[in-house]
Amino acid sequence: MFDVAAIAGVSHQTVSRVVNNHSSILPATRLRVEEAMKSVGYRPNLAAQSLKTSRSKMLGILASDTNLNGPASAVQNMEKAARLAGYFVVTCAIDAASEADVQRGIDHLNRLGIEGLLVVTPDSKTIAQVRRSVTRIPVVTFDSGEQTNPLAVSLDNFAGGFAATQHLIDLGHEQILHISGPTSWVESSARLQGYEAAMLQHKLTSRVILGDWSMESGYEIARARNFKADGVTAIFAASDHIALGVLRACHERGLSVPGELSIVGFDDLPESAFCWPPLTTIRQDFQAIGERAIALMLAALGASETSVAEKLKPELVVRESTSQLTSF
Amino acid sequence: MFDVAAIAGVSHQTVSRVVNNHSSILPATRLRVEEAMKSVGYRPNLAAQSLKTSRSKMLGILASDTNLNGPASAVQNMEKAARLAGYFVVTCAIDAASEADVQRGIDHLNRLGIEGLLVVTPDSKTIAQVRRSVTRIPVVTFDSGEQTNPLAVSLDNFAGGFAATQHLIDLGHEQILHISGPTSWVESSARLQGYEAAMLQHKLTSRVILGDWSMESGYEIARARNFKADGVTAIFAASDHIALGVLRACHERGLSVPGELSIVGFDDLPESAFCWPPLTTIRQDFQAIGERAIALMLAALGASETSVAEKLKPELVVRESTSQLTSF
DNA sequence: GGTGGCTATGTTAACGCTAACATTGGCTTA
DNA sequence: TAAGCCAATGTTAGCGTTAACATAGCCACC
Repeated sequence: MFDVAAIAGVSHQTVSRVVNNHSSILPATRLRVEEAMKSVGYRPNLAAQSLKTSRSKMLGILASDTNLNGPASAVQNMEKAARLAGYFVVTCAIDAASEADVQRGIDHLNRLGIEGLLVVTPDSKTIAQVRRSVTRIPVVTFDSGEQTNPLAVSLDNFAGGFAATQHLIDLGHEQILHISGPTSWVESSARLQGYEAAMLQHKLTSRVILGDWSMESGYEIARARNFKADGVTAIFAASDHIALGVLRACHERGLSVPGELSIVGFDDLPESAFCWPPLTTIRQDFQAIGERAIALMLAALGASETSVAEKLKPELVVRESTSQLTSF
Repeated sequence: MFDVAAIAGVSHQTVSRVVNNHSSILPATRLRVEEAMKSVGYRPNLAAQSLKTSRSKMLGILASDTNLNGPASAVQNMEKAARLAGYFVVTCAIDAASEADVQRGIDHLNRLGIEGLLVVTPDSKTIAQVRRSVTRIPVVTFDSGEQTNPLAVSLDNFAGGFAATQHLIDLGHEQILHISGPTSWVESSARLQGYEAAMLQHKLTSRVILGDWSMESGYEIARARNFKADGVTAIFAASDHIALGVLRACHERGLSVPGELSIVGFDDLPESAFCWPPLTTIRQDFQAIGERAIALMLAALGASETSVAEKLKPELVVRESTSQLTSF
């Protein structure tokens, strides 16, 4: 920095002012300084800036299940959006099931002096834990239920569950089974509530089995049950993975999809369009989700205007795993 | 820090020595200092440490396709391994196809003062570009061909391609088609070479179609061709995604898998075990890959012993999409 | 024409930490 | 017993930056 100052024939403070876009710099001076910076390849030292301003320009992401498509996409898009705003993102993978692991992650990120924390996990216990133990800095989470916290990206999983169920009802199905996710996940209960609301509206009886998001779980449930005997003609699975597991069990038993059983998933995994039959599902816009999360964070940091917080609506994608109920 | 020193009745430098595990500290003093630290919740300021030592304790990851299972798993495991070694990881998602985007990513990470860079992309052009423009710090990449760089994690894609092909040959197949990935990817050409070597060893003729990793590509290729008419009885796809696309096309055309066509993929996506029929594939150990990458990095940074660099062997996972050739 | 105020820049002192050197005191050794 | 040494701790300075204050020069206005 002093080198740059010497070359440009100014004081180091003037260089600093140019770097930070101060207003009271003569255009000619600014130009001279900028050229000097270029000529020596000057880059401001972030550590020194952090030390002096006590603003690290870093955001932490605490994320579980980052190898899955959903979280991975969300994180990726957050990082891009943050970078655009001049922030750095440090991701920390955690096992949401382990409270100790979550705490270790928080400690790790705290050591860095992050200015804000984004929590990418749908596990409501983890979210509560983080909100309890991180109070010094803004925390942005995801929320599928009622908007309880202004710093939560609202995903309308209720609407998604409703739309999926409505789609099946529109096709004439009445015996619709819902395979839900684990109860501690906010996504899970919102989707379930959407399902129940749609069923209730049409005076149909809800039938729910508890799953755990995984393909294994869908597979095991579908193997253990005889949908035909039960009269079930359609399934709304809380995740594409569950649906894929069900689909495999159907193949094994020779149950025709959608002929004898219609299936709707949730997530729109890339693979869901290419399984057989291609899966009708609910798509979430992860780019919008990531951008929204960062926008909320920037607003909380005072770096930008507060944005409106309408819920992000997922979208029904109709493929071939669902069809009109024919066999009355 | 001065607060801690005052409480413990020592100088700040002694506190610093305790933090950095210096040898010449009396156990009693160390204990007193540690208690003082605990009592005020002292955390060393990373920015100040970085500034003074000019070591940021940060590693950068430049990664493409981070929403896919493979890269996402690798990154996740790298992060965990790095954290264990006391390093922070800043991930930066890039579009490997765009040279400008890659450069922007490098610049972004450079501003942070990272001590080392890990490149998670299989695109050889990108790897070359990064190696060219980052010379100040160690760069760890992935390498599937001959080990040209000691700072590359070697994945034996050749062995994987060979094993996949050998498996089909063992089942009696002779007309084996390989659908490859794009040529600029190192993975792609190594898998292809493995295939060709196995074919050559059994005096069989190689038949290769160029794909692009995606499900779409596998689907389109399988739709455009008539495998039965061509006499093709088995396909080795360079990725599970390609295989999934082929599988869907087979379902559409009523081509029985594995009855009329055996299919082997590569990657062992979580979904591959649950498609129908479950896909025979080649599995890579992403945890080992991530740990290996960090081990190499730490060795390069002088933070640990240099580790041996044997290639990581992928593993054949036999499922139901392949079977003995029956119809002679 | 002097006073006031503004604009553009310079000077100084920290931010929290650690390397290098300085100091202290107890112990060995001739 | 004095010289020397080592082990444990203290003191000082500076890493690169920015906030706060200081200065210098210019213009306007009564």
